[in-house]
Amino acid sequence: MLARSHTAVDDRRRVQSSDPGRAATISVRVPARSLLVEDEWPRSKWRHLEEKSPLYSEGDPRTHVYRILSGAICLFRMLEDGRRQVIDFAFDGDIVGLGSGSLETSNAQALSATKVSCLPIARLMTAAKTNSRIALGLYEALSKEVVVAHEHLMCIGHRGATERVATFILMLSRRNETRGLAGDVVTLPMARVDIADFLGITIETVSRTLTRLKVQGLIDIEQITTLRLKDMSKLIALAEGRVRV
Amino acid sequence: MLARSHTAVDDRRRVQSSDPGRAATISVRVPARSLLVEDEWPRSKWRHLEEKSPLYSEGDPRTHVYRILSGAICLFRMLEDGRRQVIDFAFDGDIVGLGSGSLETSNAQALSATKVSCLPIARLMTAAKTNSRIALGLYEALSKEVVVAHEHLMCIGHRGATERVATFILMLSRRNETRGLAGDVVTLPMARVDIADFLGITIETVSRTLTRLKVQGLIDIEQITTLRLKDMSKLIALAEGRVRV
DNA sequence: CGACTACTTGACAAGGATCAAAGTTGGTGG
DNA sequence: CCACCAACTTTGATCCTTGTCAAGTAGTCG
Repeated sequence: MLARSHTAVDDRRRVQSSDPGRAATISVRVPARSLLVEDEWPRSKWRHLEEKSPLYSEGDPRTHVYRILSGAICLFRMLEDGRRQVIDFAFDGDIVGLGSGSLETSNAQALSATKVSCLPIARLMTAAKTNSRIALGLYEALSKEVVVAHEHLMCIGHRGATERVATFILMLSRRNETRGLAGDVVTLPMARVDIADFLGITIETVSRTLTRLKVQGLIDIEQITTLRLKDMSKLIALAEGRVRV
Repeated sequence: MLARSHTAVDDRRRVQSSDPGRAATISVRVPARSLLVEDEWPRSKWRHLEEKSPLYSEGDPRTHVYRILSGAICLFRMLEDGRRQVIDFAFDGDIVGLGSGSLETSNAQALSATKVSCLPIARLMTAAKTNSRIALGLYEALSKEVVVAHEHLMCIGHRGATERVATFILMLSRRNETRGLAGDVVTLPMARVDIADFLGITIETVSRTLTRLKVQGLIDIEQITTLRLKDMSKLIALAEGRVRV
């Protein structure tokens, strides 16, 4: 694959990005704790979800915004023919359900037992109308979602399977570090099918690629849901397309 | 390609989408005229761009939000190795440059001679702070960008080249209809390389696919930049993955 | 009119999808 | 506690789409 890009862009305008320690294309959904409506959450109600049960579905009336307290959520959309695109994974501290239409535009489903705090949209909007700081907090939170979506786009748009998987692993690693956890041990709360549908490849390719990364010594697969990253700089090089496997 | 999706989603939760006239996955950037800061724009300055000249680049300080008055803009990001992902195309009436960080996260470049109206971020933020309707307008505008990004993701994540091209053509057609233009004639203000980098395929594949669609009688290529859509329902079926070519 | 750029077409190869089967894991009940 | 079953994951073999390389065509601008 690895599309050589017939790029017409003026070279003077090319983005400088040769700092090798920095994977410029990887960014993570940052917990929006501090930004968003901090005085509203305490009053809100909790909801418990079992594994695989939906938080909301495409087309549902948009009633609440949710903050994940524990567990993990898979956000996805279905294509007409049953294929599925996973849009994002959300973990504790993350906000899901933002958006302005009256209907949900995606599906949210628990990956494991999950607890969420529910804030009614109506209350949020009332607050936003009187307090522009809240409204701008919403703007800021969505702005981050746009950036995340664009980086996801780059990941699956012009990258081969190995790059995609490496990028995915590093994304989770970054997410851990953002939360003060170790960056070199990554747990995968999602099934291979979720990873596959996130990256736009098949489960077989996900599996084979992880095996290959293990054989090459870049990672260890300690359990089926636990990876140890052994060669971070090579993984980054892989994700950036600087080397092949 | 056409990844058969090993989907674990509960069938009861599957989105109903068999209305064949509706291409559920295609949505267009809606001009935000009415929503966004209508009283601020009149005071703002204009800027004229030549073909291929940049409006802003990744990493630039985020100084303005722009409304396109005429012409077209290509929004893209570069990967470390020089590959390029086109994020979106923006036409007259569209707003570009929204986002909350202090630096631009993408590049914006004119596809042809383009005139934009420039609104300083500082002024916009001042207005948003005192007027929550403006702040919520910003939120709403970004919310639409998120939806567009997600649909772009679905397009390139799980679709073969033909589906991608068909989806792209239909997207432009919809955009025309939204603006009150004919939906069956689509002009392509961008080069093949821009389409390719938008869809995550090569220019050769774009070219071959357009030729194939022509040969099959789905479109006419009247000029290199002008397509006539001859069989809309088949194009929609193609885009949705219901048929092959 | 020639040089340049953009686009198209062809031949070939490679990466990933598909189909098939074997191996793991986790839960249930005897 | 272990045997069994279902769901998930890994591995293997093969085929197909699309990327790559290369050549040729068509517009465009000086």
